[in-house]
Amino acid sequence: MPELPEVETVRRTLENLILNKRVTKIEVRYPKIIQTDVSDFNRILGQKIHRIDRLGKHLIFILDHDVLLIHLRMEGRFFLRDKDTALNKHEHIGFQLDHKQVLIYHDVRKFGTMHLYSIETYLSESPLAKLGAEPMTMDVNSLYDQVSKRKTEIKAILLDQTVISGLGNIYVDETLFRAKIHPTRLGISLSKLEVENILMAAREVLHKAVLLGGTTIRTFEAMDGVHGRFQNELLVHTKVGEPCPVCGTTIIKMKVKGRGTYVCPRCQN
DNA sequence: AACGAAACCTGCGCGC
DNA sequence: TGCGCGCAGGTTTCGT
Repeated sequence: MPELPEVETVRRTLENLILNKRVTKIEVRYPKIIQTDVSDFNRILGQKIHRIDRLGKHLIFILDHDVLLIHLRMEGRFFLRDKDTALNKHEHIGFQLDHKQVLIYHDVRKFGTMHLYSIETYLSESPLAKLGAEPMTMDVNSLYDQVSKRKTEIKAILLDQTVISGLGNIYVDETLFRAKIHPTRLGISLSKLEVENILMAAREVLHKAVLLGGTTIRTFEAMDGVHGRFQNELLVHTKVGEPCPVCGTTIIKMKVKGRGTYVCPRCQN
């Protein structure tokens, strides 16, 4: 599902629901989600959830001594239910909280991941160690330095989480449309001003999307019943065959590095 | 070093 | 109705 705005929506929702609760039981039905030894994973038992952070698309549960890192990938979702309700199909992990409720991890495609690290080391371990800055804190010069030395298409560069974190397929399309840059332009071909326009557009898009609770496309909900409203603000993504909101030219869909990509062939060049 | 394709999974919609 | 194919908001791994 999720790019930065959707993960932020999940984070805020969870923050209101499970903060300061203690994990009293864990049920793991599909262990491959867990990248840590399952025996180590049981260290979570008895620990309290003190804080829920987010970096890029990663959810970060701060516990007493450890940190649980969760990546929802394409379709990971959470549900909160009363305990003693059995896990259904596609529900792979259950965290019982305070002997009362269960936080359920639901993931049809089973792509999601969880890592457990000590609170001292998690920032320098695998998923977070190489993560790039988010658009809101990214420095223009730093982004230009990285982009201008790459001979790959700009869309692929913006999807590279080690360069800049939080953007995915939807928001990259929306960002490049607003910056009037074609997704197949090579990084090395972009001027400083163009990179600056891209960064400003990314900030604007993400800011607005966070305010609206993210984008709901297909089946994604932040949590059970929590829908985003940014899909009403999409200008190009999913708009194939429709007129460009700026110039009226028909929006086309193409493949860029294997990803479905929506572009106005007139505005973006 | 850097890039692209394949792999990880399942379900859905489409054309035949 | 059934089958096969392509597609899906992400990332890692493998081969070139």
